[in-house]
Amino acid sequence: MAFIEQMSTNRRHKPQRGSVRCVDCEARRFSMCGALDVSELEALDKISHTTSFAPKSLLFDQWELAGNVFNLTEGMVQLYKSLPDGRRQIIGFALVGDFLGLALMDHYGVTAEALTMVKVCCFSRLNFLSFVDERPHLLRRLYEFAGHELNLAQDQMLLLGRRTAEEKVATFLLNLWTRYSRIGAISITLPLPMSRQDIADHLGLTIETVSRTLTRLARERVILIVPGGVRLLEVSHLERLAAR
Amino acid sequence: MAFIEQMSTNRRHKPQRGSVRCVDCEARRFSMCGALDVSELEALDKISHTTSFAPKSLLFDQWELAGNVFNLTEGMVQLYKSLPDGRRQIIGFALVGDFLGLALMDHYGVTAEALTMVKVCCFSRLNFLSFVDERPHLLRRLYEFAGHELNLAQDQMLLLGRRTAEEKVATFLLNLWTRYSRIGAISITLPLPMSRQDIADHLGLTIETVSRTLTRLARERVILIVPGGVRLLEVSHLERLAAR
DNA sequence: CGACTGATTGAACCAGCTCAACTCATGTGG
DNA sequence: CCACATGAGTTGAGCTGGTTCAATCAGTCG
Repeated sequence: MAFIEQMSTNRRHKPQRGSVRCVDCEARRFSMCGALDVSELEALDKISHTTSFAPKSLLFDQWELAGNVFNLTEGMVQLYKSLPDGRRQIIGFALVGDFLGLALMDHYGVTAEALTMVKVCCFSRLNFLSFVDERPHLLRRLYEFAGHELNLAQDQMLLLGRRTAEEKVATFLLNLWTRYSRIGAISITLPLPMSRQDIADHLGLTIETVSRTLTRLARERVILIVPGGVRLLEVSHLERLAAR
Repeated sequence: MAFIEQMSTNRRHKPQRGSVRCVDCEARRFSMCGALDVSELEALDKISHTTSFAPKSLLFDQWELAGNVFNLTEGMVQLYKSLPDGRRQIIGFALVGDFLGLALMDHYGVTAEALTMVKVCCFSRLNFLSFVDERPHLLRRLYEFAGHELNLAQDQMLLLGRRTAEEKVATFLLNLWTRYSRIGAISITLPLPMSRQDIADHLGLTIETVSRTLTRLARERVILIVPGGVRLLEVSHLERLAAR
């Protein structure tokens, strides 16, 4: 299962300036840069470079001044907010094509941590801002992305505030499955590169509740727990549990 | 307390096309239209009209096609998502200057319900879209607003997922207080035009827990419960409770 | 092999929920 | 003017879904 392998933990960290040209970039069709034409992509090349991050390394911290913005081209990143006492809420998991630093504000506001080996396209925020300011159609596209994110955030609020543990877990699995399939990573197995603790911090639960809920779903043959992920055996049953 | 009175429930509903000119609009300095110059405001006048909504009336429903977008110029509106079984999550409370329909997507995605008598500036979504497309600096401003909203949504996720009942209530009161003061509605009393149930549905709690928490805070002389709102007696104590 | 880390499982506990009674303010109509 | 209904808010008592604490299991790495 090459896909799982790619998703699995790999501790080596070799950040290095890369040379993938925007025109050849696979991630483009899922990304904000899909709005650009060939000449614009060449201009984008000039203000960007590719970098990679090892699993568990931080792309940026919530309190940092936002110096760079990133476009995720490979791997998975989790975004979270932390409270001073260590409690944490994972805002979301970023997949290929997702833009990190979308808000373009002076502070990041969230921490971005690589879950797998991650490749990104990196821009200085100021360069990117002036690039955008000269291209309203890109701004328009970014705005649409932001609107989409806002919707997802609101769905997550409904989930956190009003859904039961089982509904949370079922919804989480289905949402991730949908997102994978949108980026063409459809597979019999749903890779879960994040830990149980991460899932718990995303769903407003404890690690034990996540574990118990998953094993119950597995016992009822709705899912099958495999190393590095799960298989969705009964999607329609999951959808019923997710109450949507 | 004229302010409270304005906020209190008034059941009459007299929707009528108004004639307040954008140039004279009080809400402009808190709103997305603050980005526009005089000539643009005149153009905006041409594609907009003012309307009012009675308390408890809906500006729009989450499943509706987004035909209009609104700019709130007076009163308070609550935005929520509902589950088929009636469970509800209040995404936020919109104040003067807030833009409703920010995402500009085809469906609203949330329901907007007037809490007080509400006055809005109303645009057809398509007209507004083409107006925006000709004015990149307005798009830029909208994008910034969306980024800000996204941040607030993420804070709310942290609140819903990881904070205790007391922290939730304290945070809610402080946030609302801050927002009132930003729109110049600073007052000894914090008006709460929404019901306890609405607060509960915003914080992911039950009405009883909200009530108990408020009475406890009142018993400890941190707040004072008055008709139509509360007084914040010990802001610093509240801030400690909110853990920020 | 042992040490370590992440995940699972069990048992006791508790923050917040449910259910129910009661208060208080407002409205209605006889 | 009172009797009564209505609806929002409060309060109490008991319950429970999910947490906490602790033990165990299963890989993985050196």
